Amino acid sequence: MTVSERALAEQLNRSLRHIVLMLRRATADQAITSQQLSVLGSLEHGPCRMTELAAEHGVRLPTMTAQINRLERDGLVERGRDGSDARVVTAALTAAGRERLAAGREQRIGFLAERFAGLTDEERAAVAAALPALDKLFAAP
Amino acid sequence: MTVSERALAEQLNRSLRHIVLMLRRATADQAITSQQLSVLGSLEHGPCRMTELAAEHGVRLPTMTAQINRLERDGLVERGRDGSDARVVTAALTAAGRERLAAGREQRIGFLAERFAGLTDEERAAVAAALPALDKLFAAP
DNA sequence: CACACTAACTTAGACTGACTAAGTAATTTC
DNA sequence: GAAATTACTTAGTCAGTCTAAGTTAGTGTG
Repeated sequence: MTVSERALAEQLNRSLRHIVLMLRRATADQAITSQQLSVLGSLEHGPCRMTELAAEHGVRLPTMTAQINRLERDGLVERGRDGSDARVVTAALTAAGRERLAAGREQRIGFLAERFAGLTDEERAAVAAALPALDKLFAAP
Repeated sequence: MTVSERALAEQLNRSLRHIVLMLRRATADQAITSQQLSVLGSLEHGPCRMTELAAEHGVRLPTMTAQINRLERDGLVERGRDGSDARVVTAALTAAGRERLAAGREQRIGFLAERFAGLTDEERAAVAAALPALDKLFAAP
């Protein structure tokens, strides 16, 4: 039914506003922004080219250049070169970056886990049951 | 169990990244930013003071001043005065603002409804069943 | 091989959205 | 009526986003 899809979309839209608001509040006191944390996360399993990073985060290349500039300035990543193509620039985590990633992730997961602690078993089960559908709903085309 | 809260938090954290990414992509081509849309939404049922608006959107007063400045510049809201207290400034939708709000909301809801159309009945039911829990999870303290 | 084209980045400039600190004007309190 | 508080604005900073334009490196074609 189109009707129920629409009603569901309206409800989810309302919920999303609360989610965004709360996440903003939760990350306001972090040492790192959520974008930065997200980029560090992409580097967890090894260096990555600028183009790939930009695509992965849905931003243009100049945006990623600026982002990596800030992270490099703060000593969290290092730029490198790709041997096979001299145009390519890669970014890699430094030791400090790896630490910051772990700390930021811990804080974020901890925040969510704490909130989950305030839910009943049934509510947690409902969220767990909906996650695959949510992933599908927001999966890349 | 703390364990399952944590696992759930980790999964939700991953899902949230997709959600944020997709919403950014979905709103990139809008005539209005999602913050602006959100503020216009607060004015739907009548004028509102700056302080209230700021609190409702979880930002400081100067941020809301700047936001309302932009909306006023674009002809979407008008500043007004509150009779009972000469310090108070209110913001109200203009006709253009009301139109823009309707259009933006329609586009956003439409986008979500379209995505929901790609889900099975079971998946939609799972999302619907999880919404109350998600609202509780992200409700203001 | 040289020339044109494309690809990968960076730089420059502009804008939104967030903050703090400081200023102004009106109201409340003592 | 003077001091404190409240409601906003202004000024200045910064992250993060974009487009347009510049640079350097690889690709392909006559």
